[in-house]
Amino acid sequence: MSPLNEEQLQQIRDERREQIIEAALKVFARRGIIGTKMSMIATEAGISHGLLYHYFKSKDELFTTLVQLAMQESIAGIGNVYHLPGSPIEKIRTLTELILDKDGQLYFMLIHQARTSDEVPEKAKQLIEQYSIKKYADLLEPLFIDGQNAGEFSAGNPRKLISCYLSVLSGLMTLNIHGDEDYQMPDIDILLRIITGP
Amino acid sequence: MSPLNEEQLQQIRDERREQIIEAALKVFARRGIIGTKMSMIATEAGISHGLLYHYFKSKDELFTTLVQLAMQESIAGIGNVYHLPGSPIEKIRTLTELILDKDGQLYFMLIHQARTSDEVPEKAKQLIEQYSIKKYADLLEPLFIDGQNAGEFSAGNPRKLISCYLSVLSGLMTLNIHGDEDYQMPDIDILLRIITGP
Amino acid sequence: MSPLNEEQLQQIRDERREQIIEAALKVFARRGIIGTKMSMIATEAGISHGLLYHYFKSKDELFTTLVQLAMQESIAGIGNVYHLPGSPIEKIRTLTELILDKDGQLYFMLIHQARTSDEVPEKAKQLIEQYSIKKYADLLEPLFIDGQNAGEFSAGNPRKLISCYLSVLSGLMTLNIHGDEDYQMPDIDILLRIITGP
Amino acid sequence: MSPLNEEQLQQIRDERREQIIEAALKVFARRGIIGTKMSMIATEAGISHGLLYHYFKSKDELFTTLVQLAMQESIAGIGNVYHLPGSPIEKIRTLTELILDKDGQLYFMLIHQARTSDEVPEKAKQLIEQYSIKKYADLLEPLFIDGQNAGEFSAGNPRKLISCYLSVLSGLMTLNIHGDEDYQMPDIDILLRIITGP
DNA sequence: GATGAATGAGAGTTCATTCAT
DNA sequence: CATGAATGAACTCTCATTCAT
Repeated sequence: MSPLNEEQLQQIRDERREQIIEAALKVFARRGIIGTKMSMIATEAGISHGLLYHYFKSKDELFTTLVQLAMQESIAGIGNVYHLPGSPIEKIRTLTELILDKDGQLYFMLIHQARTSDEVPEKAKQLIEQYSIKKYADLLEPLFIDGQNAGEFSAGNPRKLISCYLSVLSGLMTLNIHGDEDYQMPDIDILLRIITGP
Repeated sequence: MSPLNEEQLQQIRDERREQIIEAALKVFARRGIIGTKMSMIATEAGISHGLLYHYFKSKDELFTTLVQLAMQESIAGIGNVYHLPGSPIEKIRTLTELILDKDGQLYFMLIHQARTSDEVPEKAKQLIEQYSIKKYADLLEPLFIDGQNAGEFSAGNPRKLISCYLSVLSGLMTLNIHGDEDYQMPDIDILLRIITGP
Repeated sequence: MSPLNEEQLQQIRDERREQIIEAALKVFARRGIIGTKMSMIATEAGISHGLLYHYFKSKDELFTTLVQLAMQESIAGIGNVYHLPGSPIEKIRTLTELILDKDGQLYFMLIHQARTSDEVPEKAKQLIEQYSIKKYADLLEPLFIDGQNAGEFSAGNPRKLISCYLSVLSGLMTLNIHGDEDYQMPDIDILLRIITGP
Repeated sequence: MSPLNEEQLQQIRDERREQIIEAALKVFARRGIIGTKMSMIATEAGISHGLLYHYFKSKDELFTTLVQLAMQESIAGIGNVYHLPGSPIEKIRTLTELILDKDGQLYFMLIHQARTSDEVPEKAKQLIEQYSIKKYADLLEPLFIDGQNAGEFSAGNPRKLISCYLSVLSGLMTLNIHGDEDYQMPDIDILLRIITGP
């Protein structure tokens, strides 16, 4: 009877799921959990709102799933810095560009939303606590020490330097949210002075 | 005729209004306009939700009133930099501390909420456009030029420098919103490298 | 201690009560029970809304009191037809003019509101049922019979004639409510054809 | 793709819409705009109150839609007089019967509510002003002139005659609203004396 | 007696979620 | 699997009523 075999169905399911995740990421990252209506996600994904519930039990589950993905992806994104070309400061420069890239890092924005909103599902909160900023700092520490040793980065406690860098970056990402023309993204070179120091 | 004279009544009204504004500022700044329920403000102010509507016609009006106040206060706060003691860099240092101060600058956060949310009342939008970042930059420009002339600030286009400084500051303020322990406020001295340069 | 003796207080009370009743009648008659807010009555009476509750336990009680008065007054008003000068048709003509008079018969309008609204307090409903249209008809019957005997009124069942006359009058009063310019009050002479007949 | 085809869906939507309009008409006509709660309409239509908002954006929109329909229908109803059989007076007699028919003319009552309430949406007010009583009078004028020429209607200014007829009719319709047993609908023949004259 | 600040039940409206088809 | 009609909890706002002064 059925014209589609199990394999094909699975493929459709995977595609739909991917489609929804992509759409939800876009909307949640920009508008936060309360500001996002399920119908917005459905529209963005080009499907009916009813179908969302075949793939995700609830708005909260969808959001939590995204947070989970975002944690993984952001860590992978930061970890990737070691595969970028050039000296430590050049690596950081490229990483910073990627993160602040306009269309770029929705995942970072989502994490920010999850971190700064109160209506976040309990499970997402826990995830964020587990994979905290500390993870990013751990990842970046070797690079920063390299940079200091190479004399490219300013001396002093590297954790402090990293923390400052990450906080500034996180802050800037949230401003990015609406492509607000008022706030213009600062010159990366000026920004990197935080790291290179005086 | 009246059992409470006009003066006493006016005093009660002023107190209540102040109480509501304070409570609303706290909640709006933290949770944004959609995330804030009128009942939260009422609870925070220790009054019934009904009473809110004796003092403000609607949630939108209350929010807009706060934005107006915030614009005035934030501009006054920044303008105040010239009355701070010390050299240009010392003035900026103190200003930065004040702005990033934990309990401090709810008004700046509110403006951020107003700027980045989609559901902001039309009038509040206009207010924000009028008193844009440009106002802040205009206010700070003389100080930055002084600083550059004194050799304390890095050379180059002062507007660019200011823009970078303000963007970083704005970003950090939003992180401040939840007193997130994860993000720790960066050392001001490290931060100021943006301005002092290499 | 008290500068006012019991008698004076009683006088104030009576005056206030009268003032409220007059104001409430005006507003209720025009806007119905739901359309009328207690604050409207207070404003119309030139007092605070709180004071209303010193004189009437509730909106319902106030409305019911008015209905009671209105029943008495309207019956008195109709009964008064016999003291008007002229032949039966002249009496009826004057009565009709009085009832349809613009500022005139608020009581009739109130009764109409009470009769046609659903939110009327139980007690007011009972009052209206007791003092029904039948009372008016009973009052008018002798006059109509006189008129018929005098050849001024059309022949036939006088109750039917009265009922028709009262229904038309009641209907016109409701149109009167808003002084709607669209509906203009018909010529009384044309109207009286109902009674005088062909 | 779709589990219900577009045609079936459209049919459901049309039915629901019709169902809601019918229910709303019944309730609004009887209780006016303030006296009507959306939940009453929902109950009358046998649906949840939430569903009302799938079909009409707001109470005001629903009311305005009904007023629009009512204007059209009432004008059509009156215009139809020319297709009724018989002489002018026979036509008017039948028209009057139809309008005063018990279940009949909710639309006329709705217009009355719209005309006499203060809380009517702006757009509905404009509609009513546009299609005022004057429209009805314009429609009826030729018939009345015919009737006068045929000697069936009383002489005199036909507009005055029509205005009187319409005012009386409108008034009677509002009494009809509650099927009040007290007010019994008058004999049409007695009523028509207004037109036929003495 | 008189005032108006204060309360809270209830109405209009939105939107996450369910479910028949 | 896919759709969108349908539901109801929760939110904003109004207004009758209470009560300290």
